[in-house]
Amino acid sequence: MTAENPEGLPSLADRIGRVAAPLRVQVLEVLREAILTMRFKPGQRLVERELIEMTGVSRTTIREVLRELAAEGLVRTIPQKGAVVLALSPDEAEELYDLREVLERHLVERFVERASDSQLVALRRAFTHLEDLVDEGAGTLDVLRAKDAMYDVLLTGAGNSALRTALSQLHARVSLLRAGSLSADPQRPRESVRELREVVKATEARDAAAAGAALIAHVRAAARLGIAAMRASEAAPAR
Amino acid sequence: MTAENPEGLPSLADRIGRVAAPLRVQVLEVLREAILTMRFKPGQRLVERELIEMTGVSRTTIREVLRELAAEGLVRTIPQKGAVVLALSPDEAEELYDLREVLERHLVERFVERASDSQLVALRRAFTHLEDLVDEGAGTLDVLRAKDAMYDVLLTGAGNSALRTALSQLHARVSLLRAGSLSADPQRPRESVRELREVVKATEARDAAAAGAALIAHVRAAARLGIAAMRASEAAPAR
DNA sequence: TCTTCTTAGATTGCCATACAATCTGTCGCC
DNA sequence: GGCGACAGATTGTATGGCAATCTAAGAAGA
Repeated sequence: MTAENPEGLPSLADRIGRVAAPLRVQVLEVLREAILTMRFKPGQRLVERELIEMTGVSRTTIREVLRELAAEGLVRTIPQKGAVVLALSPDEAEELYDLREVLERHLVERFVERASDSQLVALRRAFTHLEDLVDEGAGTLDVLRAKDAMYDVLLTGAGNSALRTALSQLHARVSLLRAGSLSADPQRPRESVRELREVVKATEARDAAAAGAALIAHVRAAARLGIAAMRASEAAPAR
Repeated sequence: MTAENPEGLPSLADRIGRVAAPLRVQVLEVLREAILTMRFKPGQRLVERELIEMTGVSRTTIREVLRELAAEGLVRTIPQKGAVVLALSPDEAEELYDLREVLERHLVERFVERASDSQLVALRRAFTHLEDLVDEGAGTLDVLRAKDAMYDVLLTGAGNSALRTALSQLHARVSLLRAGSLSADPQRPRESVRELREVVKATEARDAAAAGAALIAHVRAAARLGIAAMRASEAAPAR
C-alpha cells in the first residue's frame, strides 16, 4: 500500500496510515517535521506529485495540507508555481528574533506570576534533562526536543493559549535557520544551557524581571549567532 | 454562472470571479470578511455544500479555503463535523487582549524608534480621518476601516513583517467579539478616539514609553468593555 | 408515556480523474 | 547565435464517487 519510493526517501510513507487521526493531520505533521528538520531545504520546491508519491495520499489531501502549511508561514505559495519552503533573508531573521524577544519575555514573566509550585518543579526537571543531554553530547535533534519540552512547561504555566499559538508559529519559522546557529559552534549548546540555567534560577526565585532579562539574553545570543551564520553563507557564493 | 441563492444571501457570489487572482484567494477573502463582519456568527457551522452554493466554486476549492481559515484560527475544525466559526470564551478573550497589549506596545515603540517623519505625518493624517468619521457619526464599518488604516501606518513604520503577521491574526480573532465592545456603548468611539489621540501625540514627540503606555490604556479600555459585554451575554440565557 | 434501538439522510474525509491555463525548457529555424 | 514554436510538466479547478460518521426521526419495547 505504501508507494515505493523512486527518489531514495524511504520512510515518509511508512509513518502515516496506521494511527487514528484524520489522514490530513498526519500528513501535515509529517511534512511539517520534514521542513523543520531540513529534510526539505529552504527554498526547495514542493511538487505535489512528489509529495503524493512520498506519502501515498491523494492530491486533494496534499493540497489541503499545503494550504495549512502556507497559512502557518512555513511555505510560500507562488501562483502557478506552487509551494516553496520558506527561505528567510537575514533581515527577516532579525525581525523574527525581535518578535521572539518580546513574546518570550512576556512568556516567562507570566510564568513567574502564574505557575504553580509543581510547574516550577516541572520546569527544573525539564531543564535538568536538557542539561544531561548536552553533557552526554547527545544529538542535535534530541537536544532540540528537550528544549521544546522546556518551552512547553513554560507555555502551560503561563496559561495563555493564544500566546502558545503565536510562539509556536514563530518558533517554527525561527528553527528554519537553526542550520547555522546550533550546528555551527560546538560550544553553543553548553552556553545555551548556561543561559537557560539563569532563567530557571530567576524563575524559581519568582523574580519576573530577572527571568525576563535572562531569557532575553539567551534569545539575543542565539540571534547573534544565527544571523551571523546567515549573513556569512549569504555573502559566500554558495549557490 | 453565479449560482442562484436559495437562502436570501444574494451578494457573495457576485463578488468573485471577475478579478485576476486564484479563485481560492478570492473565496478566502470573501469568507474571511463574512466572518469578521459577523455575517457568519460565532459558533455557526460552515457547511461545505452551502458555501458551494453561495460562492459558486467547487468543493475542492472550498475545502482548501476552510483549511486556511482554520490555520488562521478563524474557524475550528471538528473532526467529522466540519468547520465552525470561532466562538471565544471570556477567558480566551482575556488571553487575546493580554497578548495584544504586548504586541501593540512593541509595535508603537518600534514605530517611534524607526518611523520616518513622513510616516509620522501619515499617522496623524490617518488619525484625523478617523476622528472626522467619528465626529460625523459614520457607520461602524467605516470607523473600523479607518482604524485599520491607522494600524497599517504603524505596522509599516515599525518595519517588521513578522509583527504584522502576528498582529493581523490576533486582530482578526479579537474582532470576533467586537459585537459587544463597539456597538454596546454609543460613547465608546469618542473615548476611543481620545485615547488614540494620546498615542499619536506621544508618537509625534518621539516618546516611546508614553506612546506605549497610551496604547496600552486604549487596549485595556477596549478589553474591559469587550469582556464585560461578553460575560454579560454569557450569563444571560441568550441561547 | 418514556426509553431505547434502528434506520435513513446528511455531511465530512478521502480518492481518482479530467481538463484548461500557465510555465519551462528545448529544438529547430532563421 | 538568437528567436520562436512546440511539448512536457505543473498548478488551478471541477466532478463524481464511496466509506465512515453523525444526527435526527421513527419504531419497538418496557
